[in-house]
Amino acid sequence: MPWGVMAQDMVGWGIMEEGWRKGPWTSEEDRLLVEHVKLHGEGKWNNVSRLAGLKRNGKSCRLRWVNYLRPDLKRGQITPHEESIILELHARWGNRWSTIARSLPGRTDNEIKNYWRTHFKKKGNISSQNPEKSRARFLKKQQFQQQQQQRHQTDMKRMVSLLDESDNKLPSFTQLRQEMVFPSAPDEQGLLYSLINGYGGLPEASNDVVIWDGLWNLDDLHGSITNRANCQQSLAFNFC
DNA sequence: AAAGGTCCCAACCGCTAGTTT
DNA sequence: AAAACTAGCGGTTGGGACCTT
Repeated sequence: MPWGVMAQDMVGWGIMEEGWRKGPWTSEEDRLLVEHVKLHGEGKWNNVSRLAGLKRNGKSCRLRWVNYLRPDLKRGQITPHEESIILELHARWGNRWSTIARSLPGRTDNEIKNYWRTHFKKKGNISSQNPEKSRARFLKKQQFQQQQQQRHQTDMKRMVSLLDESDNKLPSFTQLRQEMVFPSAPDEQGLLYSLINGYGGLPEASNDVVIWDGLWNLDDLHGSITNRANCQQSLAFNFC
């Protein structure tokens, strides 16, 4: 879609500053960014505007990718077990959100930071103050997040099909992306990833048990995945 | 019913460290 | 060696949705 047409779509809320757009991303922008990363990989974010035709600065593109579009993101609520991990790691490292995030696969530093601020920053934990209220909120949130997750999957599905229609040049990356978004039958690697990301359709409690009772040696895992981009390109389920 | 408060999340900003030229 | 560029981090803000009074 030509920029002019795209810009028309954004009339009313898009803010242009020194030629850069700000504010919420549109699905079209998302598509362009995903396509760009598919073709060029992560990095060189300042080139995105030029190469992908996005009126976003590099920082904005990177952030959008890292926090929202990356295929390996886990969505949905923070599980109690993740919460305890966050508490533990925060006690150890303080506000080093990215460090904490590295120990929670599929979670972003931004997500953890937001979660912490919402739930723990204030004196006392809200959820311990009024269990009834807290539960109602939790259920509502869960419902909301399920909708969000469905919407995200639908969006990604659409993007995947759009991208795949346009070329079949990078089958391995395409397969990877599809597998990440829609984990397939529980073959060894797919199941592993499904378990990690909670997309496998297992009940949440099971996820927790499987994932955390064996509490993976996350440092080792992290150490082995030193370059996510390379990882993706080489069909990462071998864990590089 | 509506006004004000709270929660939550996405996105931006400023700064710094690392890398390249 | 130093300037310019790039990527990443943590703090902060804006705004929609929901809740309470």
